[in-house]
Amino acid sequence: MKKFLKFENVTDLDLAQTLDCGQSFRWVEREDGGFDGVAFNRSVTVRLDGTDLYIENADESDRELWHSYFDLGLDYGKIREEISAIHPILADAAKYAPGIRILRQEPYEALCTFIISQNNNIKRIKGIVQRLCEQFGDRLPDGTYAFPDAEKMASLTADDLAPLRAGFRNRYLVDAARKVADGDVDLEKCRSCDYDEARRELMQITGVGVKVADCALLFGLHRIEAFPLDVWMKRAMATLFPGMTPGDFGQYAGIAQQYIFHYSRMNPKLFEQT
DNA sequence: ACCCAGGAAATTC
DNA sequence: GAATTTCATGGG
Repeated sequence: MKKFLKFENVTDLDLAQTLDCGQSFRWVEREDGGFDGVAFNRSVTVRLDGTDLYIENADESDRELWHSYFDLGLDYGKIREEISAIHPILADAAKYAPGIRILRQEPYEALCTFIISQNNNIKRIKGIVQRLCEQFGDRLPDGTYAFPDAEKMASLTADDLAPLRAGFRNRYLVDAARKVADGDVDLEKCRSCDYDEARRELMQITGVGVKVADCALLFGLHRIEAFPLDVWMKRAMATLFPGMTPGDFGQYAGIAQQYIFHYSRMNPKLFEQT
């Protein structure tokens, strides 16, 4: 008898759009359309059947956890309508992938994965993250691996991380782990404190600049006003939204950002000079 | 061989 | 201070 959680009347969610759009790096699509992944030291399979969302192998006591993870308390349809008024191309981008949601990932995992993301590509990021979990994360009953916590990684050296083949990012990961484990960087404080202060807090870590800080804030601490500017977004801003700044996208800028990022990545022809 | 990838640190000008 | 180079690794 397999246990599962069921959420009914789930709208504005597409698993592929949400789990494979570059905000999370640990979900793998199955042949049957579900996704296998690990979060919060729990290994689950996620499946969407119409508007019924199933979290397989999850306990009933974790209902609130997964409800939060998929951000089911937020009305994305309403938000999409609201931000679509800001700019017609943003409306196109939102309509292009209306099933994107901003996950509430674990803060430390988001921080680490976006440290790894710098000057890197999504495919290779996934490989490095997978090796990080297999090498240093706790083995779960089904043979998958949890994301290693800061205390565990703080006990390592950059050389210990060599098998990840993450190159120069190894020492950044160690610095992040040590500062989080020692309390020099307070991730939980960054949920609620002033945005610029949160940025400064994270940027104490070597290897964390404005962009990585913004990604950790958006994807790990659910600061949906964050608007990370990577190479894709800089191109998109210059080409599709000339003259506009992140501040022009309002309180849901982070959601707008993700629509634009995905839209741009799926339509690279938009940026080919003719 | 060269260029790029969800950047940031180190160095140079 | 602002602009450029370097940093590992892998794919195209």
